[in-house]
Amino acid sequence: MARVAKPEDAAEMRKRLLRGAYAAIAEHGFGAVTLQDVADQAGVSKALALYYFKNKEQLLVAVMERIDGIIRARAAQAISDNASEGPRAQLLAYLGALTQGAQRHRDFYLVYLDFLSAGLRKVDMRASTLRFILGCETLEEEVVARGVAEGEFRRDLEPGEAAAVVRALIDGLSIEWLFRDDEPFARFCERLRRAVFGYLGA
Amino acid sequence: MARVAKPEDAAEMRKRLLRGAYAAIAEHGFGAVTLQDVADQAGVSKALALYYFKNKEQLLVAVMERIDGIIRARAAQAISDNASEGPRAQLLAYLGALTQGAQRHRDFYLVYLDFLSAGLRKVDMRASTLRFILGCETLEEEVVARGVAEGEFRRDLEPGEAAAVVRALIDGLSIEWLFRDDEPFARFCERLRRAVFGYLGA
DNA sequence: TATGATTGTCTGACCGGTCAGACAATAGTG
DNA sequence: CACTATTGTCTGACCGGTCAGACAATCATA
Repeated sequence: MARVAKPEDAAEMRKRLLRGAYAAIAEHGFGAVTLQDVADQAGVSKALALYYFKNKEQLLVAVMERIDGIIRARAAQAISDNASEGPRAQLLAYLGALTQGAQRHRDFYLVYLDFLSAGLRKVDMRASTLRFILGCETLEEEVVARGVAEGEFRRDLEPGEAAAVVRALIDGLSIEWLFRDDEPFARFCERLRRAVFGYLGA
Repeated sequence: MARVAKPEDAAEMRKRLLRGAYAAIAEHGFGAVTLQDVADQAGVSKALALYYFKNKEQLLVAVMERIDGIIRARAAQAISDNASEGPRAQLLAYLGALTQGAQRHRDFYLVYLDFLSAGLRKVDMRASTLRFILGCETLEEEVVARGVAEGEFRRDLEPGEAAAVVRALIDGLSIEWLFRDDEPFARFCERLRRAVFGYLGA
């Protein structure tokens, strides 16, 4: 690989490697991904990945942390942007933020699924995966609590528990969708909305 | 490893290897499991695994197929056993059959999660994983349809869609539970039941 | 002894990680 | 400005180790 004309700074290179790793994981899976795959995706030598990251595991952890940062910030933004529109609109915007685009959503869940599996076995992975899950639930709880308080959702809901259910619906239906090649992305989004609002009794 | 006193017949040995593979996957993860792990768990030499299965991948596929066979049969049994008790009891028994015992359920979802991931990438895995998912949904649809027809569940539910939601709840909440070391298994089961029946409006 | 089951051993492929050094940019010096 | 030293970035070659699978020898039984 020819050296890039203008050397990018360190932060830029790290990002490029993380994006490469993300793509490589989506393609080969967490367990099967190799440093060479990452390097190829990033258009860079394998040794460089280890120049920027202590080892393979640290690189992969950093991928999850990056995903977490990006997605959760976007989701939180969607919620606060719609604060004046009421909890129903907030939840809708939140779901929209999480399911942004067919290809993106597909890749995300391919990678996320692997991180779930890895987080249950490798201690280092656990922390960052858990942070994403709990972070999302916190956001969901906030909206659900408001919806319940304002009488837009079922009164008998306990916000913490309901948030976990919303999370389960998102994860569960996303996984199922990954297996349905035939179903258009838009229809999946509809089903997800119906399931969530159906559960919340909205 | 000492040879077993009485040589078991082929079917028995296959089962033993499959059980070993199941345990090994639960421990190390699908991507990281080695033939040696499987052999160790089965108390047998590595070469024997390749004597009974064409290669590693075939062995792993067979694991998923075995799981599918066992679990789905048990779930179907639970449903038919409670046919006279009505759809609510059937669904309860079905959920009970799927979540049978903390350790078993935990191991199952550890393995299942990996098969989901593998099924999305390897063609050979896809078929057997998909069979399990769709098979479960068929069972769920049957019960939901009856519940809707008899007015025990919400009238506006479309059974096929609702079955997918029930499946999503089981998967999603199970995954979350795996991450909560503190939550007792019984409480998870309660939450699952509340979520499912809450959604169905029962 | 003949046959199928089981094992130990070997090998080629691959992977993570190291390392010496190449190259470009920058800083310092006269 | 011209020249050199220094630093940070990046690579190809390589090493130790692991794994899937092949294979021939051994064992148990009929």
